[in-house]
Amino acid sequence: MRARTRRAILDAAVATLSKDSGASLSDVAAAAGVGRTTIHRYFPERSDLITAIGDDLLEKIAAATERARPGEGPALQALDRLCQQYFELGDGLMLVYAEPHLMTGEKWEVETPADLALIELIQRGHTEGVIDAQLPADWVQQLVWSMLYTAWQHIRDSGASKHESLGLCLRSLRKSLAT
Amino acid sequence: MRARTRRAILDAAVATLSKDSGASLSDVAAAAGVGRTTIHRYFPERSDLITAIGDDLLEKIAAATERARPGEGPALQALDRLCQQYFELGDGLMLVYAEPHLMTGEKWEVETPADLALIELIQRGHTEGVIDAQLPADWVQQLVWSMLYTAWQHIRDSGASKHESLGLCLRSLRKSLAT
DNA sequence: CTCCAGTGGAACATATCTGTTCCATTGTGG
DNA sequence: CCACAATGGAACAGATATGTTCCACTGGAG
Repeated sequence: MRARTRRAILDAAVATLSKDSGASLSDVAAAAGVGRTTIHRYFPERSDLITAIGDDLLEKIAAATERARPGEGPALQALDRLCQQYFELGDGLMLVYAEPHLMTGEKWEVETPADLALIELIQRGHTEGVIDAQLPADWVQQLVWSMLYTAWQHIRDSGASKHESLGLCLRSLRKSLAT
Repeated sequence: MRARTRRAILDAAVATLSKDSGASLSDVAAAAGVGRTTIHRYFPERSDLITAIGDDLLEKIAAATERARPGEGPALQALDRLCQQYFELGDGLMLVYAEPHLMTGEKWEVETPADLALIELIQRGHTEGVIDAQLPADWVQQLVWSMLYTAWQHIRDSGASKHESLGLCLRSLRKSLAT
């Protein structure tokens, strides 16, 4: 099935490129369990594959944001939900964070809806008085992504469980932001 | 002078590769203001250059660690000093953190003296009761590097000043670790 | 001034990756 | 069984990066 093969290629590409952004298409093909020519059938040029990965990740991030319902309930609990959803992005999270130069489409230049939702949530935390007013929203935004990235890195390096690592991430983040 | 050219190449390579780990030797040469053949005179193969960068950074990290005197005074103040010293590594910090796959010499496999000093300092913070006992030392170690990386990223993205960015970094880190 | 270490650049061979074409194989629905 | 869409792989051409050789130039030490 076309859609099935396409998904396998995209997933394998994210997994492969998140570990080595310079990996060749042969590497991606091997990881996906398909021939290299098949990749070219779905994505004529390398840049087409990169663009498709970016679009795919944007969709996943948007879906994760929606699932977290960032506008509902207390700001800190909403932020927890958002982090949990983003954490599940796994390799995609690593790729977006560690190789931002790959994500250079026009859609990435402007602030995405997900960016805006996070910024808005942080500002809500500020006005509710539950997020340290001395930490600017853009710093907090970077801190959130950085902590999530660190959580995954901790799993890779220390072999910690997902649950354990996310727990440390959320605990550290909450304390950072506390008033 | 030989040593002078060598330094220019190493510094330019760190600056260039920290922005794009796949940059060509021509890019590095241009950044260093030397010809490409000159690079090959000092470092016959690309891998020789990478290795030299790694060795150079290990030395710089060791020197920074020594300057911070991590064994002296209260643990939290020592950690502050260490962060300030590591922060000054600049591009080298970005490279080590964001492209660890480039640093694959035998010297990087084992725990470096700097790693041990940081772990020891964190454990001292634990026994002194000034670092949250629920945060394992290896997590705190990754958190420290992650925060420093985030601080530099914040400078690149938001155009913040070094002083301002380091301030946010230290404030966030101290609060994370507080008991 | 003269020598020469250090350098830059042209030119070349080689390796790797990319992108394309062509053909054989597979397996699935009719 | 047959038709056909999907795939894998061989083979090829082009682009780019790497590594080498050679030669001309320059500026400082003697």
